[in-house]
Amino acid sequence: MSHYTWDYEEIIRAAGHRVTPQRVLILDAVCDSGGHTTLGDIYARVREVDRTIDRSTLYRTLKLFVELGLVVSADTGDGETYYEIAKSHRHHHLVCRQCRAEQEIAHTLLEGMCDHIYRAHGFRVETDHLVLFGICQQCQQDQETL
Amino acid sequence: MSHYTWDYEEIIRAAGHRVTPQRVLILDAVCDSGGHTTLGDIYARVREVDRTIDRSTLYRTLKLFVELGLVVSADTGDGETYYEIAKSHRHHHLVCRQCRAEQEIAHTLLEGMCDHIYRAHGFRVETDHLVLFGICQQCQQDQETL
DNA sequence: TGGCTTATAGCAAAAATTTGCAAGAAGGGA
DNA sequence: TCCCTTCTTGCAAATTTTTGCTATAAGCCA
Repeated sequence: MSHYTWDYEEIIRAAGHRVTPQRVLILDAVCDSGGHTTLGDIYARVREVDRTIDRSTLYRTLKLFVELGLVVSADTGDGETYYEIAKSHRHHHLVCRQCRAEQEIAHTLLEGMCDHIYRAHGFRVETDHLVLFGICQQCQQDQETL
Repeated sequence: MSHYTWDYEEIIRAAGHRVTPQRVLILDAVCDSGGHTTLGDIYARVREVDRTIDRSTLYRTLKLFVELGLVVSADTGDGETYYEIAKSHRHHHLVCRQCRAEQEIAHTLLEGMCDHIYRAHGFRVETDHLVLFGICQQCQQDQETL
């Protein structure tokens, strides 16, 4: 999915921020890389187009995009933070503690929990990109056969 | 709750690590501060007792404790990472995007979700300290009355 | 208890991330 | 279209976090 299909400019402006070439470029880069990307990767892509862009700009912009919900960030536990374009369908990730494998899961699986929390605490959960840790099916089986 | 009540030494050793005075000191510090603490706070506490302890040791130790499950860490979105002693009851946090208020919720509320995920993907979720973002009851009401 | 093996601590240097600031540019209004 | 306000940028410097290295000490075994 390309960000050209949604009005990200409007989202940026509505929040009182300006649409600058640097911001467009960075959003492009996150988009083009598809799936999870790291800051270093985004930086490399951006620099290919504009050599003058500074790392601080990248840090600030990424932070802004996450705040605005344009980009989703997640720390999968290996020290690096991953970034990903927010897709229209909310999704989450499972990360295996053993083999580090990742898989995407539908938001549907979390809806029941959100309801429970709302009923119990009146709190409206809006987390749209969760990373859950645990043990994947494969690793469980491997363990049993030991 | 004090860590004296559980055999943290055994946990450290069982994982093939050594129990050093620095590690005990750091675990003490996390424990004593009760609730969420920051790295800076832990450092200050530790330094009161042992002036020679280095920041790198603190970083490495905290990382180790999180891996071992002795300490639980969470990034509540304001840039700082919080640390907390892993309690016997699994619990999670709700953080309001608007007013930044935090509240603790029982693990029970997540059990249904864990089941769903297990049935759908065979993945056993083990995350024992989740931070969920959203809007708290108070802020929702404030918004309505605007 | 004494000796041996090897994980760990502290130091220093490197790498990553954040921040202050002045010049430049986005967007609104005349 | 031009001007004005103020958000943004790139730079440099500060701050935070990680890493490589060597001496030290934890824990095992005789």
